[in-house]
Amino acid sequence: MSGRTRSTATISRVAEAAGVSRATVSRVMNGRSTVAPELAARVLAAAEALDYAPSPVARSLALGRTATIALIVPDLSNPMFQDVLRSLSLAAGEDGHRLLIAESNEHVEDEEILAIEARRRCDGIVLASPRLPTEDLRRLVPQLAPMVLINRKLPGSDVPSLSVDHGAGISDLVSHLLSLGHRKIVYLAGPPVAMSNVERLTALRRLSDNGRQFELIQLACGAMFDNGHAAAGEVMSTGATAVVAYNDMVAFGALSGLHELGVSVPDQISVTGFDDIPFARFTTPPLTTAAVPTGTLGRQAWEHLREQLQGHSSTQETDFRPRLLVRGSTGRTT
Amino acid sequence: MSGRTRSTATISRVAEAAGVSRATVSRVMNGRSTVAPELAARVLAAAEALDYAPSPVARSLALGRTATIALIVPDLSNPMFQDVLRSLSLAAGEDGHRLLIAESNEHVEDEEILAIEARRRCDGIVLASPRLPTEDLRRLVPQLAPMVLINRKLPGSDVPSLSVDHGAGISDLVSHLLSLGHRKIVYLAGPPVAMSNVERLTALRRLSDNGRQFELIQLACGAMFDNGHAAAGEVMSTGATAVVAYNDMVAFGALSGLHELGVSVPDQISVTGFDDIPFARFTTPPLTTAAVPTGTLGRQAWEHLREQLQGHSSTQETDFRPRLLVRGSTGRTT
DNA sequence: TTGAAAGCGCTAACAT
DNA sequence: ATGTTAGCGCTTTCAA
Repeated sequence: MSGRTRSTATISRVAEAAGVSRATVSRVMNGRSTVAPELAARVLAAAEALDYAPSPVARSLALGRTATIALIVPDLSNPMFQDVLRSLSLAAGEDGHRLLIAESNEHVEDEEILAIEARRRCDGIVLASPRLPTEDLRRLVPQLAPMVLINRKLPGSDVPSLSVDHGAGISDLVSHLLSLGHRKIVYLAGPPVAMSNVERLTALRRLSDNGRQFELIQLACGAMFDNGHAAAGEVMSTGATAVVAYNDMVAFGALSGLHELGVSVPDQISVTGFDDIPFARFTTPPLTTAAVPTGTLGRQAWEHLREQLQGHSSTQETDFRPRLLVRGSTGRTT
Repeated sequence: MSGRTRSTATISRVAEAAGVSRATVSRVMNGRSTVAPELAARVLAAAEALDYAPSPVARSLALGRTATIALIVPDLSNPMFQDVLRSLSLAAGEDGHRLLIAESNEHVEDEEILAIEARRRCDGIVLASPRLPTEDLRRLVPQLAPMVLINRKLPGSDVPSLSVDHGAGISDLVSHLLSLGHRKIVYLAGPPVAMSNVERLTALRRLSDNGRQFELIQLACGAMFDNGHAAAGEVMSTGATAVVAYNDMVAFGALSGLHELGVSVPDQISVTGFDDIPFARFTTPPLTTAAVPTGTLGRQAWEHLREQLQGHSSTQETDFRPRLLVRGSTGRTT
């Protein structure tokens, strides 16, 4: 109620105060084996009095583990990663592990050092590093393991990876559009180098089946709001009745641009996104999209990592199918 | 080019390989004092060959510092904190420090333990804990310092704090609205317990000056999109020509609700937000708001923390004035 | 300039 | 059941 202790107590002080050995204090603090109740009580009392708590750093050194994991991401401002971060932090936290975050800030060249450095401070890492060349990654595995990959695979390795099934998401979106009668669809393409763009485009091409299922028009666009916004005019000039945007941001931009052109969505044209970022439900009209299960990604990432930390080798490649969310931005073609 | 080293090398191995003492290796690795060039070269070569890098954990124990700081936030899904997180991580990273994140998930009762626990793993913390009672916080300072507070002050303590000048933000918003001719303004209030809401409301009351400057109507609302959305009807029934929303999310909701009612913004009514979260520029119409300088908050938080880590006591209370961002959601009253 | 030795705070055999 | 001892891997006096 009054004592204000400074300069943290050590296990030795507590041992001394309780008149026991440090080993006994350690045992008590860890709820280990059997310590005579009387001694345990003395130790606890001393610890309490001295406001003692074991030093995590010293424990880490002695135990060879830190109860910390790291998340490595290219860009924290990406809503996708924010959600993964959150769920990962929560899941790991429930099992008593802390989360270190390392952002490469899109500097691929630093990513390697960053990952290695981060890994040395903790017990394992979750790596979301879409740009790192596969070969480099493969070479790094021994230094980085235990680890789990997010949004990319490493064939032939025994690193668990959690990915999004872009093709399935696109397929659901397209089925939905087809069921509404759309037969001429424009794809607002993302960055050509982005894996997710390639996979989404590939799926679209396959589904279009050379125009036999629907006519596919590809428009170079980008990944941001402004790209979608700028594309609105071009979209309309194609005469398409529906637009599949690379992601939600682009879809927002398109929605906004179309609105400015006086085009009514979904009456005159339907729009779909991809990701289901937090604001997708709040646009006007609310965005029909394929929801990437970021929460699941984060949680499972921790579970796979935990398996490995416990010595079980948890190799596995998982593809998560996005969930089709039909909202107001899609409607029957007229 | 070939050797694949497992089970990380230690300083002893390197010393042995180089035929020197561990002390010398340590000196070389830290670029310390003067080591004979020849020896240094031998050490470096051995380190390289063994793929050696000093253990951060062991260094932390020996040095008494971890080169890590922690950010403690109630809710990572809050866009405000995301941006602080990002800028803090970047700033600290540039000075070679890592960031540990700890989310209390809005459980105030756990916040205290969480903070203490986090603090023990690192050199200092940035605490964004609006709900923690002042008295508890005051009691915690000795255990948590060095620390810096975000979004709250601790009068009488020597803890630096970085806050938002809500009053100034509201003042700018109101001046803007007054200049557009608005004289009847409704405030869509946030959670009554939220400090930010109290301060914003207080500023509004003061500026209204009992209706002499403008008529102020307060509507209980909330902090979320849906709250704003639900309030649209009531807003219109007040006959006000402008609405000041508690924050951007509420403003979005209001925008959406008004749109559904067929009310045109800003022609029939003006709407302002607060925060300038990333999507504020993307609404239809783009939201006029008071931008909270989250990037600055994060950066300065690190700078204050760094000062303390270097031994300089950096007491200071800073209030950041939000920046008025005039966009499309406000216009002249008709 | 370099090395020997002590210590950071803890845990874990091994004895007793 | 408890204490003794030897580390975990590094840094840093202190001597030489």
